[in-house]
Amino acid sequence: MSSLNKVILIGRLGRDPEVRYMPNGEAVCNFSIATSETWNDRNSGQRQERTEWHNITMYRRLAEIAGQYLKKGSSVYLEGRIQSRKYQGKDGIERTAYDIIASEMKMLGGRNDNSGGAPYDDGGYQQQSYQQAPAQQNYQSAPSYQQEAPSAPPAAPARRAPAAQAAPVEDIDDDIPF
Amino acid sequence: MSSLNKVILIGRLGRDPEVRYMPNGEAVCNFSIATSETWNDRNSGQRQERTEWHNITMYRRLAEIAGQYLKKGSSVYLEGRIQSRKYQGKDGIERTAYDIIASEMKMLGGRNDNSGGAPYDDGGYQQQSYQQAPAQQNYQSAPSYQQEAPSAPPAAPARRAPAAQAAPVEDIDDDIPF
Amino acid sequence: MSSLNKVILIGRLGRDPEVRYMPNGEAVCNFSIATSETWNDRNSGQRQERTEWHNITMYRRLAEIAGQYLKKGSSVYLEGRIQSRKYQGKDGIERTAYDIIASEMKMLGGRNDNSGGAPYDDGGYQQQSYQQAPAQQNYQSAPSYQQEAPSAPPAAPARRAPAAQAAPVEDIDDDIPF
Amino acid sequence: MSSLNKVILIGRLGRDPEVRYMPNGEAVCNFSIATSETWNDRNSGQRQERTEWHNITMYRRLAEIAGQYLKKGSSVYLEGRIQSRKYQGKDGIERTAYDIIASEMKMLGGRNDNSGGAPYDDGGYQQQSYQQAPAQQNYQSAPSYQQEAPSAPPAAPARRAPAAQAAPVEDIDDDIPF
DNA sequence: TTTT
DNA sequence: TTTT
Repeated sequence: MSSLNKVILIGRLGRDPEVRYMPNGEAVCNFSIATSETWNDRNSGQRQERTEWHNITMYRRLAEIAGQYLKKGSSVYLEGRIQSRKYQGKDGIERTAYDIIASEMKMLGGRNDNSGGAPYDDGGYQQQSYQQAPAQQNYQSAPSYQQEAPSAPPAAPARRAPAAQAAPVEDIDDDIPF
Repeated sequence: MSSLNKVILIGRLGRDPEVRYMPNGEAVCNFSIATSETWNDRNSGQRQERTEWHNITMYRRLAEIAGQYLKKGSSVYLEGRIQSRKYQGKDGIERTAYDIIASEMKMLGGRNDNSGGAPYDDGGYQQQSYQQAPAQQNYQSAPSYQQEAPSAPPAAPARRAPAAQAAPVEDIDDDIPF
Repeated sequence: MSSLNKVILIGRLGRDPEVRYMPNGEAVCNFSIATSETWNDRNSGQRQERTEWHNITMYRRLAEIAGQYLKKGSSVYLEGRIQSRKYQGKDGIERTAYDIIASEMKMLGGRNDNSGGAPYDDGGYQQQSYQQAPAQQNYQSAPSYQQEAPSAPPAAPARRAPAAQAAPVEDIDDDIPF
Repeated sequence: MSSLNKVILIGRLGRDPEVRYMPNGEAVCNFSIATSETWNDRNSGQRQERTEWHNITMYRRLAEIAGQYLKKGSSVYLEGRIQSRKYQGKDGIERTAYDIIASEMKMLGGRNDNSGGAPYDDGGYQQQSYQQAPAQQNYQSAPSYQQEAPSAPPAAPARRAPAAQAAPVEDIDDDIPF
C-alpha cells in the first residue's frame, strides 16, 4: 500500500527568500509563508484569528526561480511534502523542525508582486521528478530559515551551474512555463 | 487574498488511536501515521527509504469514528491542516510540535483492517464546517500523542454527548456515509 | 476500499454567477471558470496556451455567498468533485455534461474583485457536511449554465429560507469566516 | 494570477488498461476508474449510492508503468488535470469528452491487486515536468477508452523508445520509485 | 465567457 | 515575519 504526503498552501512570504548553494552547486531556497484562519468563537461570539507560519524549502531550479521572483509579501501557491529534521539549537538542545519541501509553485498576483515592475504576475513551475528524492539532509544542521548562507557558491559545481543571482531572466526563460 | 493550509495524507497507524474527552464533552482522538518515500540515490545508485511520522488530531464525531474503526496498522486517507503547538517537555524546555488537525477521513482497506471482523472496509466522513474552528488549544499542553487522557468524560457534556466508547455501531451508523 | 473524487481549481469567472432556487427553497449557483496552461512546444519552440472551462455548481449557503460576492473576472479557489449529468440538447440528442460540484470556496483578490467597492478581498467558506450529499439531480435537465432560472423563489421554502438576493451582507455575516 | 487545474482520485479500474503508441513513439494509456459516494437521503432516510466513472489518460513512462502494473479491479491513487476534448461520435454528432490527464500515480494494494502474484503492492511515480505539456490532442479523435490502438508502434520513435510491452520489469525498475 |  |  503506497503512502502519500502532500501539502497544499496559499500564503504570503514574511521576508524575502534566501537562496544558498550546496557544495554540489545545487540551489536551496528558504522562506516562510503565513496562512491564517478566522472563525467566530462559539462561546464569546468574537472573531478569532490564528496565523500559522510554514517553513518552505526548495531545491534546484525551483529554488532559483523562487529566489528571483518572490519577495516579502508575495502571495504564492505551493505544493510539497512535510519533512521533519533534527537540529541542535543554540542552547545545545536537540529539537525537531518541520519543513515543507515544495515541488510546485505558482505565483498569485498580489498587489505587492506588481510593485517590482515585473512584466508578469503569473507563474507556474513544476519540479522535475528527480527532485522528489530528498536532498542531502545533513547539509541542513539548523532551521534553514535561520541558517547562514555558504560563503560562496562552489567554484566547480557538480552537475549544474547555478544561475548567477544577477543573471538576466532570459537565462532561465526558455523552459519555465510563464 | 485568502490563504490555504491543506494536508492530504495516506498512511498507516503506528499504534491504536487514543480517544479522550475535553471538559465540554467533546472527543479528541490522537494517533500517528507513517508515510514513506523511496528513491534511488543519485550517487550510490542505492535504494533509499525515508519514513515520516505525522501526529494526527481529530475532534468531535470524527474523533469518535476514528477511535471506533481505526487501529494499529490501519491504512487511512486523511485531509486536514498543519497546526503548530508550543509545549513544555519533560526536561522543562519549550518546544514546538506540529500536528495535523484532520477534518476528513477515509478508511483504506488494508489486510490488517479486516482482522477485526468488521463487515466493511470502506469509509468516508467529512467533518462539519464548525469543526474548522480550532478547538481550545490550551487543553493540549503536551504532545497530544504522549498526553494522558482525562480521568473521565465530563458528567454534563456541553452541546453533544459523546458516544460511549462501548456504544454499538448503530448509534452513529445513521449519519456516517459508510 | 474507499474512493476519492476531489477537484481543486483556481481560475477566473467568465460571467457573473447565476443563482436559482429549487422548489424546496435551496439555492443553486452556476458559473464557469477558466484555467489555462502554457508551455513551450517541443517541436516549434513556440509558446502555446490552452484554456479549459469548468462548469461550477454550488448549493445552499455556498451558492448564496458565491452569488453575492463573485462576479465576472473574479479569481477564486474552489474545491469539489466531478459529477457527470445526462441531458438532452436542443437538437434532441442526449449528451453528458461534466460539472464541478464545489463544496469549498476562497476568494482570491484579483484586481477586478475590488472594483465593486467591497471592503474585503478575502473569503473562505466550507460547505456543511450534509451538502456532501448530491442534491436532486433531476432538477437539472439541461447544462446548468444554460438553464433558465425558475420564475420565482418558492413561496414556502422547505428547511431554509433563501437569503433574498438583495439582502444586506449582515444577514449572513455572522457565520461565514471572512 | 496563475490558475490551477488539479484532480485527485482514488478508485478502481473497470477494465484492464490499454496502451497504444503515438507516431512519435510515445506511449498512451487509457482506462477508467470508478469512484462512488454514498449518503442517506434526507427525505426517505434511505441509503443512496452514486458511482462516477472517470476516463484516465496517461502519457510516456507513466503510461507504460500503468500498462504493466494495473489491471481490472486495481485500486489506484491518481493526480492530474481535467481536459476536455471534442470528438465525433459514431452517429456523426460532435460531443465533448472529459478526460483526466494523470501525471502522478500510486498503486493502492487491494485484494485484487495481489491476485497476480506481484511481489509488491505499492507504487509511486511522478511524471517528468515536460509531460505537463498537453500531448498532441489531434491524435485523439474519439473517446480514448473506445479508441482502437494504432496498428503498430512506430519504426523509429522520436526521443525515447517505448518499453516493449513484453519487456521484463527490470527494464524500468531502475528509476521508478517502488 | 476570464485573465496575462 | 505576511496580509486584511
